[in-house]
Amino acid sequence: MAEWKKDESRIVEPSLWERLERTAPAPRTALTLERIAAAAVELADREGADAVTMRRLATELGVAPMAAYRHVSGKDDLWALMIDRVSAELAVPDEITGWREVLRSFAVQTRELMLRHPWMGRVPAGAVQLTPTRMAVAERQLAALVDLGLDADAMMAAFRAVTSYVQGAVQSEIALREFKEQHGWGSGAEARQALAPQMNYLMESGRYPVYRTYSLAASRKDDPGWEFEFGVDCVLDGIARRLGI
Amino acid sequence: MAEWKKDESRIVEPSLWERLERTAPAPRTALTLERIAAAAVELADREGADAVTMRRLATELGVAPMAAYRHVSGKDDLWALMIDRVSAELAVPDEITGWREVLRSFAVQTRELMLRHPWMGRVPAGAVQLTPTRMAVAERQLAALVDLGLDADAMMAAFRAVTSYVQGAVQSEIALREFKEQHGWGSGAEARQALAPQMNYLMESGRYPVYRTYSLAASRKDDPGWEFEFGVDCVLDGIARRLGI
DNA sequence: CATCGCTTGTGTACGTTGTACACCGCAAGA
DNA sequence: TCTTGCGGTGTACAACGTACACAAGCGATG
Repeated sequence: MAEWKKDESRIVEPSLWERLERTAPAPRTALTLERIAAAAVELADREGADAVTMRRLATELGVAPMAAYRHVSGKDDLWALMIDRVSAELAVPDEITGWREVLRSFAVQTRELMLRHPWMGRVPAGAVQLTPTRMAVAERQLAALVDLGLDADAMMAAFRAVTSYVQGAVQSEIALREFKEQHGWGSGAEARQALAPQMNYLMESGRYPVYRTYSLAASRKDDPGWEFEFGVDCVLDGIARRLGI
Repeated sequence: MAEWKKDESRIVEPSLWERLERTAPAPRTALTLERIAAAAVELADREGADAVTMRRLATELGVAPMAAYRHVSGKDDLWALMIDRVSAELAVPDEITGWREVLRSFAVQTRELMLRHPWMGRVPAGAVQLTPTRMAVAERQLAALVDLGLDADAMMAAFRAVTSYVQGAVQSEIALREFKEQHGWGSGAEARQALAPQMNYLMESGRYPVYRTYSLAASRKDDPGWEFEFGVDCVLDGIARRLGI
């Protein structure tokens, strides 16, 4: 059904990940995928996602703007490489084996990882999923779910429910944090007091009485960690109940 | 403590939202926030998030590239405007009042909304939160949670747990869908069979046996709706259990 | 040792983006 | 009638991603 393109297309060129694992192919080359990934991550950590530019990365590596393109097909590849690299920081000890503990531990660690590398919340979600390290993380979590008598659908659904929650929660936490920083607030009361004019206008319009009342009253609002873990535990509780595990 | 800037800064200019609600200020003007928002949304729906460009939007409006800047401070404002506009499509009937039904209904509708406007998954998460319509949506959901004897922290946490899950789940669903489309697959078996070479390399490497086995066995994989609702119900179950409601 | 070819880095160049800024016409208030 | 200022225009710039032709160095082959 699918039409074959030119014969050249038969020559499958090694994928990004295959190349990533090749033993250092040429000793004299200045650039490697490792070096590129490291520099990009370091740059993103230091100056934020927007600073990660092919040109900026090149100067960071002391190399011409187009040099990286020999190793990476474009910016999407670069993001994938960066995500894969920092994902290796996730380390749940092997002793932890219970499904709930494994999933919870990964959730908490993923949050810390993303807070440590806030640019992770900004990468275009497309190519993010299928990097080797991310798949290894998934593998570990799924492995904790076998032997519970679940069918494949339930297993995948449970795994993904947690993952989705974590992604959404941390992303919004990061967004909020950056929004605050960008407007020069510290944290907490000061922030809520000196809200942006737009927020003030809306809040004082009287249209959101409940929101207003309760967001002022919520005292744990300055402890995003608590809120995050509450959410994780909700998801885990729900999974346990629904799947009878 | 906070240092006052120039006196000019005292003159608070009306916020985007204040201006949005002003009755048509000048009858003969070609551009309004409404018209801009409508055109931008329509463009994004039709040609995707990347097509939404200040210049492109201008030609769509039959106007010079810089014209929109008289009404909108920049692209972030535009995104906020767009998000706010489509968020008005959410409509949960007033008859629904139980906290669980309200939250679930908003969750399901938000998914449908985002699938209908896939560009929503790509908007830089920053300015998204605090638009009037989004706050009204939050208000409605929080209102469903009062009178349950919860303290403010629990209420906000419950509300946000659901929101976070929805955001994460739908975002990844959209990303997956676009990834598939971009690679020319239809849905389902065909997709999994003709996976991208990178995926093949990784999957066949034998490093992810569980992932491989179960993702092949999962038969509901082509029904994202089921998976989504499973997750929502997990979160809701967990909230009910943890908060005793 | 000479030569070839492949890999890897370089230089230049193009089209597109967001947006700053100066300008100008026109409706409304004096 | 004159002035004011709002709203649309036109030009301009710096930065972006990346295509493409080229060059320098190495390994294999003669």
